[in-house]
Amino acid sequence: MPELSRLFKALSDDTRLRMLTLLLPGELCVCEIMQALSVSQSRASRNLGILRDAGLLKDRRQGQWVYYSLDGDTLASYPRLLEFLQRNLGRDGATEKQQGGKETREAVCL
Amino acid sequence: MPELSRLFKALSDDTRLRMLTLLLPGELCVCEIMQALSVSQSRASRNLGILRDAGLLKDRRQGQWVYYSLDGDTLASYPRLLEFLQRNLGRDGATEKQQGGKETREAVCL
DNA sequence: GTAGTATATTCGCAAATGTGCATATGTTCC
DNA sequence: GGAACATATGCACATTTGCGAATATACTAC
Repeated sequence: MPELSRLFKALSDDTRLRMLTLLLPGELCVCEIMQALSVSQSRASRNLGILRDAGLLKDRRQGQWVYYSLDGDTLASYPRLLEFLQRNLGRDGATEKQQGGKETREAVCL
Repeated sequence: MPELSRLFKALSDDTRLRMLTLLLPGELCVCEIMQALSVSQSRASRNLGILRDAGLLKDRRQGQWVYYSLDGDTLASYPRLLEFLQRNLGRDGATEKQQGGKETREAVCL
């Protein structure tokens, strides 16, 4: 259970939720996330690290860039979590749209 | 989205997760929860209040007791949340069992 | 090697969080 | 009016959190 509370703690911050929203469709590098969310570099890096340590994201270095994406392994081990996030992220942020006729599920590569 | 991060913040504490686990099958009064979790009275009351303010629980006074139970209205408005909690709460707590052949979903009255 | 870019980490620091203790409020029974 | 019990809340305090600024590390290109 401490594991689960750590997961929720990672999700309990608005910046990090916006990051997840941004990453639902696919991977992005840190600088893209910084720009999209208008947050400082250290803030972006730190919060992405927290999401990674909680198992929600994985990172991949390519050249000088580090790309973050959803960690399918962890998400697969928490039934319903991904679906919950897809349905509830970016609802009242005004930053997002979300509305596709049916499902957004296919957009994420697990 | 601030609403959603508040929800997760309420879920980001071990005591509160154990309370939710305890309340999945049905309502309990504060004193029962205190005993079951071996926590102080103020700690129980405060954390139950946090779960209530986040919309996860509702309370009902009956005589000198206050009974807390899952708030079906809120849970209904967050698709997949209840199912996620039912499947993941009380896994590594050693305090819990969980294992029913199929589903536990019917146990909760929404 | 140096310079430039991308990312991570260290260092304060202010704010939020979780807790126990004591106290207040609410209810029941006499 | 009590006294007794159940619950909520105010207060103080230690811990944790999130942040920016500065610095460190990693990679690329020269």
